[in-house]
Amino acid sequence: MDESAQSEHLNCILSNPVFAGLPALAAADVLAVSRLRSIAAGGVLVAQGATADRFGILLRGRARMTQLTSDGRQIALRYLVAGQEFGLIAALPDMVYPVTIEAVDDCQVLCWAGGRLAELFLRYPQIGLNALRIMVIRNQELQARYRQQLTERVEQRLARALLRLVTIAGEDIPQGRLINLPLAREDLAELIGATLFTVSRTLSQWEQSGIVCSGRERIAICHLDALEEIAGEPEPLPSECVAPCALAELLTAKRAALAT
Amino acid sequence: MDESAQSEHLNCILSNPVFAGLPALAAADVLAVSRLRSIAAGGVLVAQGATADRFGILLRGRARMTQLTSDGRQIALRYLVAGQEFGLIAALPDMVYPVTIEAVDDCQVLCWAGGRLAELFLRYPQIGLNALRIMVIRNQELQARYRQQLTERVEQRLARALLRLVTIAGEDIPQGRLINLPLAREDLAELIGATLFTVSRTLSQWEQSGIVCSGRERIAICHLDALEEIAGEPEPLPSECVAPCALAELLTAKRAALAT
DNA sequence: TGCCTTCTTTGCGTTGGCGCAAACAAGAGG
DNA sequence: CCTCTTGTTTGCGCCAACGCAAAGAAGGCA
Repeated sequence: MDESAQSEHLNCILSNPVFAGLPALAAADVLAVSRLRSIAAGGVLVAQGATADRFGILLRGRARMTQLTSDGRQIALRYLVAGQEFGLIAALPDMVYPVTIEAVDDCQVLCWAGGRLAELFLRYPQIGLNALRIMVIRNQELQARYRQQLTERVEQRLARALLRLVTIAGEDIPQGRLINLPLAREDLAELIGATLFTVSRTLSQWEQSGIVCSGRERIAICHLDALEEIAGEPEPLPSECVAPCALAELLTAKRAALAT
Repeated sequence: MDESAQSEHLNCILSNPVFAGLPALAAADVLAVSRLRSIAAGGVLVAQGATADRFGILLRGRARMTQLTSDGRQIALRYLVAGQEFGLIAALPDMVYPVTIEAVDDCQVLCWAGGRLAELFLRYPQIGLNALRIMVIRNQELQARYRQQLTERVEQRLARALLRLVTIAGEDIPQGRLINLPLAREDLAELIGATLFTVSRTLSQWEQSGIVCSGRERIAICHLDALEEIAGEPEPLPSECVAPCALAELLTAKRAALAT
């Protein structure tokens, strides 16, 4: 890979919460044991049930994290966008991926063999702490979702799901903010634990009230505040893992070091 | 604290997955910065919303982990029994407990200040890896619960909850296995996201079929296999974090070292 | 012993959301 | 341009689970 690409990757590494706050030497070290992979739209990044052997950061593209029930039903956990990591579990020996991650777009992934990641953990304890932070935050998010699932009804959950999606894949259009993802009614249903019929009905209703504006596999939010109203309690967490220390200088220093 | 108590605590430390696989010197080091606390039944071990400053291992007693909704409803996440840890989040700066943990019994807790835990992480990277493993496994459990909440109905979820409880607090009695916890119908309802009425009805039905045998705040399982039948797919995870390496010799070695 | 609180059961009406079927719309691909 | 596939809408019947109320048990405590 050429220098500019490498610097871009370094950028990604340093700005990802897993590797945040690393000393100058470490980042290049980390990059050295990484591999670049491309996955075509529809391909799988990790497969539920397979031994967890790869950790990765999504450089380009979007991906969908799903889980299959033993009786064949599928649920969707969340969508991944560029910059997010996956497969931290690979740092641990003898684990199996509990989820499947599929590429929605063509994706590009920077990835590490699980064993290599474990080595990095031992060499740079900060990474371990970062990883812990990430898992803790993911856990909090999941707990919140779980709680909502227990206490809220479909309307609220759908509103919340749309709000979440718009923050990760929102894009301005004249009518409001478009969720820039191929989102069928069924996809939403799998995300909130409902049927595609109920989702369709709810959306139709919202469309009549002018809250959303939807087409085939395409949804735009016209009145965010109306949705927030329906959702009630705002999501407590910023949903993004904030790096504990400023990265800007580290990053430019690294680029310079690598350029020489 | 006297020597036998100390050795007992060391036992607990070493057998807890957080500190598993520690080199000989480390365990005493870890123990040195710990503090012993007692909490009376009904007291709180950690409070939702408070700054996360303490990590702990439950030495004696049982505790209940709950979460409060903004609109006042409560859900129960799980029960903690002796030997389990809580508050790993305290290792990270500027965090807030997302849950409340209340003592069901009189409890005894070995605890560490959050900052101290973070130091231990940096000094002994193995601890960080262990913590990560724990969080990963908790996350998997929670994902499974979430999935079940999305796809299964009350009967199945209740069956599963009872099975889970019986593994952590089961006790043999003539009729079968008693869940040794003060469990009101409402507690179960909060655990599975249902109303106490529905829970009561379901249990009555099961009682008539001879599957369970319940009293006031007291439930015993007569036919485990019948419940497993209802639950369907068995819990995929052993639910307990298995320590990566054998501890027996480490433990006795440690005891000896401390006794001298 | 008897009161009082707390927990449990059960009946009844209501309803949110499911499940299916059939019609309709919108792209994809030749 | 037409056809075919895939996604969406809507109507209708149904049922699991809720919500409330009221009565019945079981302990706790004086």
